[in-house]
Amino acid sequence: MEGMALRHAISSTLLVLGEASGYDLSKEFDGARANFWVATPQQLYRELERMESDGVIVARTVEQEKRPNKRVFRLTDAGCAELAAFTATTPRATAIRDELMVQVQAVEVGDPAAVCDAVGALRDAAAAKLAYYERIERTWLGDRGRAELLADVHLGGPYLTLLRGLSFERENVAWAELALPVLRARIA
Amino acid sequence: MEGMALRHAISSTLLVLGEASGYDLSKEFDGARANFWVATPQQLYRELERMESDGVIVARTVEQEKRPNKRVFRLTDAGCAELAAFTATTPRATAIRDELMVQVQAVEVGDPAAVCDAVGALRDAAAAKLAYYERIERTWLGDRGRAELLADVHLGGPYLTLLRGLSFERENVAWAELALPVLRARIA
DNA sequence: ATATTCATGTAACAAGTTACATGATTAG
DNA sequence: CTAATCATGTAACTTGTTACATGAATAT
Repeated sequence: MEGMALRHAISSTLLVLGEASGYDLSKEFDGARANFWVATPQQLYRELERMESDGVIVARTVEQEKRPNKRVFRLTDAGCAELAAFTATTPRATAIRDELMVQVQAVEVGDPAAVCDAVGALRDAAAAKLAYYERIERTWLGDRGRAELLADVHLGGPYLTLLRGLSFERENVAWAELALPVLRARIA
Repeated sequence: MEGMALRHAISSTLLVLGEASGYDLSKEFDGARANFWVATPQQLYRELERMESDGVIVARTVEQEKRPNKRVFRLTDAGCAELAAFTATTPRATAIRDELMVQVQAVEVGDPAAVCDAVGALRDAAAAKLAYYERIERTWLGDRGRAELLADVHLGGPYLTLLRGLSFERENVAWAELALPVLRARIA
């Protein structure tokens, strides 16, 4: 039962969404949207096959007229039990691998203008994600307060992860705003 | 020249440290210390071999009396040029994969007490890293101000990455403090 | 006594990336 | 008319993880 992390990430997403196609999931796990897990469509289709043959998810084919047919998946009871068991295991520490920071660290011998551009791109991407998360938050909150949403049986957990995404992206924007003038001063 | 990210991460570390052994680097890239890149000793020894045979680093054997001999590496001019060229490329977006968040998302069907323990462990690990980064910051700052250190030709870049690590770990601690009471309330 | 630190590796395996392939529909 | 979206895959390749192996010196 070791090292099936992508699987559990898919399960936890299906738990919240109820049903989703491979394509839907590839959007959820895309870098531009994903809050705590990214995966390529290829990884997802491969894993979904395995999960289906292991009986942790089941597929239902949705016939569409103007769009290609799609297979939507949902968690089975066995899949839900597997996910529940996973919450009781010790999670692996997150492995950070940030190419932009490698560039910032090496800016002394490198190209400050290019690093500036990359930091600007990070700021823009982070700001866009932030706006996206804030829209979700407003939808979930409705007219409730933060404490009430956190206490909600279904959305409390997802809201905690959303709050993490929110503060992470805010931090990204703030760091980029700090770094940009420092790096600009290095452009010869 | 695609996908040699670990290599550039090693190069940028050697740029700051000057010289380091595989063992030294395995400490720098360990999850408990690493600011923006983690790698196992096995990855490092494998990559260091390749880097040496490609001439981007050179080794020097340091004979020790009470300790096993070690081979310390430093960047060559070719290695420095390669690193400089890397700073001008578009960095890949960081891939987030956080098992703890998967557990938090699934807490509704899972084990809230176990998830609480895991969040507590995150808080402790983040607090320890924060203290470690703050020690480094004090050392680098000396009696200078933040702006002066950022303007330092050699340490300005590394200080920017350190500041990012600092705010990231502060954010981790703050999120954990917010999440803990919410999750505790779920323990039946 | 026992565990941790120092110091370096090999081998097998699991996970993630990139390139390619198909083909209709709709938005600009 | 061109690009993006919807929708799913195969194949080859590169990275990253885990288990194992060695062996002396300190710290508890």
